[in-house]
Amino acid sequence: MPGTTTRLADFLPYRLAITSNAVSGVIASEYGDRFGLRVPEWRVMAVLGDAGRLTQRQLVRATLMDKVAVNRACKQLEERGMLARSPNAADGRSHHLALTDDGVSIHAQIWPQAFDTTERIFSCLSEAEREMLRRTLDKVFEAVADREARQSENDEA
Amino acid sequence: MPGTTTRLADFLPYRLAITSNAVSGVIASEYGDRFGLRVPEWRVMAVLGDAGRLTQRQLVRATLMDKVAVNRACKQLEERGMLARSPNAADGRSHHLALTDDGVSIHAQIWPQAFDTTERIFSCLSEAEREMLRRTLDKVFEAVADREARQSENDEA
DNA sequence: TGGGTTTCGTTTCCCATGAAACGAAGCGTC
DNA sequence: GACGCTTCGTTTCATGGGAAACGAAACCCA
Repeated sequence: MPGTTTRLADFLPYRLAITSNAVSGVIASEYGDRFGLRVPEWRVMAVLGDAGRLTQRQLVRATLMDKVAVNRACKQLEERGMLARSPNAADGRSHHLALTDDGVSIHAQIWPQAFDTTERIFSCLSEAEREMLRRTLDKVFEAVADREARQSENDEA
Repeated sequence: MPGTTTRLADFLPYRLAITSNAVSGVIASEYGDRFGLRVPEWRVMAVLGDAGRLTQRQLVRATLMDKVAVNRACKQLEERGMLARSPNAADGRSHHLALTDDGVSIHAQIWPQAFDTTERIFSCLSEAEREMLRRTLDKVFEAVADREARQSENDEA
């Protein structure tokens, strides 16, 4: 959008938001089309595929999603037979969640696909640039997380 | 979250999303509290404050928001007396939208506030890092935008 | 052992968002 | 100037997602 130099366009949080949005859009449509998964489900699958079996609480921590979102995603995946629950002997309130064979096989297809897509999206960046983006985002995220942690400490007091 | 090294956590689009989300959250709550504005309204105000008067269509272009979102934001701002419509002689379907005196005065308070907040959030980065981040995000955004432009060309064919 | 508190998962409710359908005005062409 | 086609804005509808309320299980401590 040449010629558009409002202050909003220069505003870093705004740029972050629209870029993230654009990227998410591409990714979501890709694996929405191929696997019928939406973002939350995809994230749960991704984590479970790596971690083996987890409770919903653990999934919340790993995905940083809301517990309701995790719950819904799990329900979806269970209905589609990609995920199964087994009793948790250590805690009767929760279950162990793990991918079924079908789930594992989908998971095995997802990563190459995801890798491929991100490769295409971020091919405009050098490896060094990507690494620096990763680090920078991390710094910012940590800063905000710390900030909020300190906030809630204050709330308690 | 030490020890959490799933592949999802290393996935760049994921990091982008959670970081953007975290930042947006801080900003939104800040000017939600002080001015009773939500993101879309804030963006519209920001652009109008810079540009003088625009139609909704122009606002869509400038903010990259959906036309429905722009419409709703304008309606809100109008109800609160921050924005006024005047007839558009050149095109009877649309109106010129501009900030009222109240709107202008809010706008004048918003930017210092916004600047301050982002300063706090991004204080963990050096000036060079911020510039780098800006450029990198821009590259990625452009890449995706181009990609989608090419997509829709193909759709037409 | 029993009452109070916390935690996990689930349900319910509400709001924000975007897609699609729509009227109204402009544009172009004949 | 009448007809279709496009564009602007608005409304309606469906969906996603989070906050809050809830039941059930676990924990705690006397």
